[in-house]
Amino acid sequence: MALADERGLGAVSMRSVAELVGVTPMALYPHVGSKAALLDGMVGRLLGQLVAEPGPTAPDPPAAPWRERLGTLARGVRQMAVRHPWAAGLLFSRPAVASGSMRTVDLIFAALLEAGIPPAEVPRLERMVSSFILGHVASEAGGRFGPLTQDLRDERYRHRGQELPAHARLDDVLETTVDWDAEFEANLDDLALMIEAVADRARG
Amino acid sequence: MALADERGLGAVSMRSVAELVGVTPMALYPHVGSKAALLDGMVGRLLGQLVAEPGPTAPDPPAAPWRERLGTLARGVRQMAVRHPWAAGLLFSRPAVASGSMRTVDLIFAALLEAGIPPAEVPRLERMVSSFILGHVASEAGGRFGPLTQDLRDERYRHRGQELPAHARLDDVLETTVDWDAEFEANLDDLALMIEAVADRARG
DNA sequence: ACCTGAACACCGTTCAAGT
DNA sequence: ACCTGAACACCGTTCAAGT
Repeated sequence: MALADERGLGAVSMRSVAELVGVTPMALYPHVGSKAALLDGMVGRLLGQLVAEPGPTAPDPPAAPWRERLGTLARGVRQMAVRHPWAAGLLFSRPAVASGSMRTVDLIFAALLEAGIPPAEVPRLERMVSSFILGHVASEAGGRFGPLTQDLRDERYRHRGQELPAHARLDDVLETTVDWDAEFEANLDDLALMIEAVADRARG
Repeated sequence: MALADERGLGAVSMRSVAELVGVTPMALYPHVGSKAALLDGMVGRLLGQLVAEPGPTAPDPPAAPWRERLGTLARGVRQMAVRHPWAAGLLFSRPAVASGSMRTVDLIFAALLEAGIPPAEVPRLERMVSSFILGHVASEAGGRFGPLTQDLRDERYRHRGQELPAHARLDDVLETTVDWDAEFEANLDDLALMIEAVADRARG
């Protein structure tokens, strides 16, 4: 994990890890099984830290309102991706039902139940909420949300009229710089809005 | 792309591509620049197909209601990930403002404007909507949504009481099998619900 | 029980040389 | 202008051998 944090996931090889540990590459195999298992273990450890208490992102007391608890968890995931950008992409290939993820899933389940989502809809909404959080966080960590280079800005401006009609209607708005912390908070607000709307629909 | 579809992204190497083309690996470099540029080109081509007309996922006429157009686009992205699972993960590391993505972004912009989202909030909501769609689609393609092996089912059942209290309240619901097509449609419905709620809030 | 060394079948990319 | 061949510095993993 130190290797991935400092030099990127590409710098993590059985050979580099072995050197760091002071051992021959093949000595790792009885311990970690394979490189895939090593990466799996890294993600698992991170997920464990996420819901561990005490820790950098200790969960709110269970008594806190569901909106608060969901926010704290989401911020924890985002912080994890900031500190360990290599992890964001790996999370999509790790079953959400795996050991390390179950606690996280349970926290979202509890929040949704408290919000008034009918049990039958809770698993689907958990997947929806977690997909959004991971999608946002992977977009930030992976670079999907930026940067807008001058070349791309020029290209956008050229095609504004015909091929990008909606862009043309947003000319000034698209020039403002984005506060990503504020955007994440606003998204969490709207996610809560959706959860409430789904709960209302269920109440009839 | 044929190589990635048939044997996975791992089978795509400069050497394997060169062999397929009937040329030496080094002969590719003047044409594609580097392997990173090759992967970038693959994603760009896919995004181009997504909004091309005519094509496998031709967009609705601009006259169709925004909810319809958003659904068609989202289904197109999902279908793309089904046909080309290797692409899902790559999309997070490709700037959403890159050439190939701009048309897709514009379609979402237009839908949100028509839904009544105030211009100042449209870019943020576009990122939110696309993050959810990509997050969902990458979860399906990457394997995050399954499978629940017997081992994991057992472990979940063991920890049900204390560590996973919300799981315990969902015992029966968690045993039902999921229709992923229906789930995606339900998620799109709830996404539209959120968009309407945000528009309503803006209307005061 | 745990580790080493050599080997196999791969990578992306450079460089100089060919036609 | 376009391609080849050899080489460099890497990979994950196997196998047999050591202590």
